[in-house]
Amino acid sequence: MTTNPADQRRTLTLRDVSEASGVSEMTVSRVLRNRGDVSSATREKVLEAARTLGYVPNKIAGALASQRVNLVAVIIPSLSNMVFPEVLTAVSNALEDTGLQPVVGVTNYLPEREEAVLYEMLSWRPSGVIIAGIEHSAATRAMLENAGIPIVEIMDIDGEPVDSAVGISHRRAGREMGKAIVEAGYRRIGFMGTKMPLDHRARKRFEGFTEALAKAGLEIADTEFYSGGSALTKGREMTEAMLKRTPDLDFIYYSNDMIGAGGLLYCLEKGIDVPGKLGLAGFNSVELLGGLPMRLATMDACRDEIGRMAAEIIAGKHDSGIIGGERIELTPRLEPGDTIRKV
Amino acid sequence: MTTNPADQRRTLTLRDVSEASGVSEMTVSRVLRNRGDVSSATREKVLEAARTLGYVPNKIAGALASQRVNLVAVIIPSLSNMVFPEVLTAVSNALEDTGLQPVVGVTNYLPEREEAVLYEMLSWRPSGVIIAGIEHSAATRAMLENAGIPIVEIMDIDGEPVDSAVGISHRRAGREMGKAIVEAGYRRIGFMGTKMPLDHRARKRFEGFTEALAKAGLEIADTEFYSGGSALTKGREMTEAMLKRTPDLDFIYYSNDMIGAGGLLYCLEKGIDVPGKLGLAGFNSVELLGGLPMRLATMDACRDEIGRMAAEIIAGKHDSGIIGGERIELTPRLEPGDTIRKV
DNA sequence: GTATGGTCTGTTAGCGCTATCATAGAAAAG
DNA sequence: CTTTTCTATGATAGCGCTAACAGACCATAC
Repeated sequence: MTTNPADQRRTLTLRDVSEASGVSEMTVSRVLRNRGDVSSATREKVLEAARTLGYVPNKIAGALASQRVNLVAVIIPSLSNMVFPEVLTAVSNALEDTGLQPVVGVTNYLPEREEAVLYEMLSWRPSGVIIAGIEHSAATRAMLENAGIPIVEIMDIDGEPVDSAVGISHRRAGREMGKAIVEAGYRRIGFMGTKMPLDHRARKRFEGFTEALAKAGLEIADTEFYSGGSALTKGREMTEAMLKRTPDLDFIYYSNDMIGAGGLLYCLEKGIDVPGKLGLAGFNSVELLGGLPMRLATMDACRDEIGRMAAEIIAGKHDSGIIGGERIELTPRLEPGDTIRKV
Repeated sequence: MTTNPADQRRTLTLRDVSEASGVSEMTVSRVLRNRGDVSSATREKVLEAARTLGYVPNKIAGALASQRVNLVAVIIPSLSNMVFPEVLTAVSNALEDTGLQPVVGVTNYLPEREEAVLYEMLSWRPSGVIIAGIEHSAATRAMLENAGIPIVEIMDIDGEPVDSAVGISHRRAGREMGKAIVEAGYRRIGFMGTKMPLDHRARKRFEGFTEALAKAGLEIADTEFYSGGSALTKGREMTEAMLKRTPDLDFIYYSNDMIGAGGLLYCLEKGIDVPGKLGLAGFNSVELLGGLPMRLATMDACRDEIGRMAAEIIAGKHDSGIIGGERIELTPRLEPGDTIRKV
């Protein structure tokens, strides 16, 4: 605790800087915000005073007075699934020189948490909201609609956005993966993923997948759902269990790459012939996959682009003042990797 | 864009609720904050009005008036290394029912970004700061010292904290791992990690490690440093390169579990005898390791406890108003796993 | 000389809320 | 029936800043 001897009791205000530099508060304010004309002599004097005092502006007061807040609320379900930190990073980078600042809220996939987090964030009057998913409680939706600021719903576009939306169709992603698997000649296909009542995107992929199989006259041969725990470990354990239970499976579709990687590692370890005897596919194209001995088939969720475009919509609107819904559907690329037979 | 027909232009204020419910603004304020005595009849009336209007309080105005802000600044270097999201989650959970709310800032390991992020956050007058690391620029340190709020430096306690600190000694962690490796009989030992000018904790582990080897009369046989890219892939590639360059290595110490896991997967794939011919160890005890075919030796960085205790210090101080430095050193456990010979 | 415009600085009035004090009325105490 | 105490509400003043306007001063133009 090396506290300065000239320690101030109160925190400093503009008035302190104003007195120290001999100009009005207004002029100090102008200097510190780089707004309006100030002679370079005064500017120097003020900056010098602010620096030596260690003045830190009070944005609370500033925001109240100017009715402008440089914050963007970003609401995501979790930080444990790397997808979300990645989107967040993309948002952060895209916001970099807009003067806007992301503020994160985490819902743990719970609608009631989402409601609470959104309420809390809106009470800080942000310039925009970026929120994961397109399914919300009535109250959440109402808040979004009445907020009077740009809203961007991200990740998913299967639904009716409140305002703008940037994402992919998870139903279609599931469908396309299903189609690719069937075309590669697999017939006894299992599915493995998170418990889905709350993870709508996983659910939609599952639905799309089921649909694609149905179109080929197939049914899913086995399914298993988990919640909690390390996805990699779960993938390993559940793959073992499912293969014991349904030994004639020739494909497993995982709802995310982490459990997929666990399954893949298990298969390699057991010497199972992948993709000959058993094909595997995941979802999300996590960076991690590059380090595995064999590349898992997957589909990119475009999280980088999603984050960037969402930020741009907010930032653009922020500048122009337009509030109108844009709806951007990105197309995920299928990355066949090495775990699905070439046709 | 389903906007209500009774769409309001302005955002609502206390006055609107006050008029709708026929009581003064003050009473509305009391109801919404649950403070002071209000008859249950008025309370209901007010809540009803607030609900139907869709009123969201303006915390900016509230904070300015009350001089209280329920935010805690949490400043971390990165979101890509899962350690930080994990600490963040722990902080978040511990803050849950304190009425405090974490706000995250990311520095990308850059001192100048740290300075900017801290300045930005302090300008919102948070109730406390949790900041990763104990090494800061002079300006950052000065801001922390003069902020007049509780500061907790986390992760690392090798140094002089500004106020409170919760963490482990990375120097000691490196030393202990070095000792364990030497005791297990390994002699030709390599090190692999991130480029360290900015990652002080990795540097300290390296220093402690070197020290421990020196005490046994050993020198590090080979080192390699990386920056950027997927750690798992890097671990694989760099391990291959290092083993080619220095084929007689009998141990590799990785500065984190991710590159360690990459190295381990490479070794298993190549059929290298682990831990007989080559021992491996990482750092951090990431959850992911549980899903690997073989458990990598590692050391827990106590990130859960760190997050929790940091939050408790802030929350406790927050309540009591005490500002005094606590210094909590946690002791990481060595988890030998399967990649280091049993003595 | 006055008019015209530019540059720089200051004054005034809030932003939307809460702390604080004041007060009306009801309940309890004498 | 008064006095005291409590409960429930309202009036007032500001939190620290910025928007908007108002000058003062200087230069240039006519």
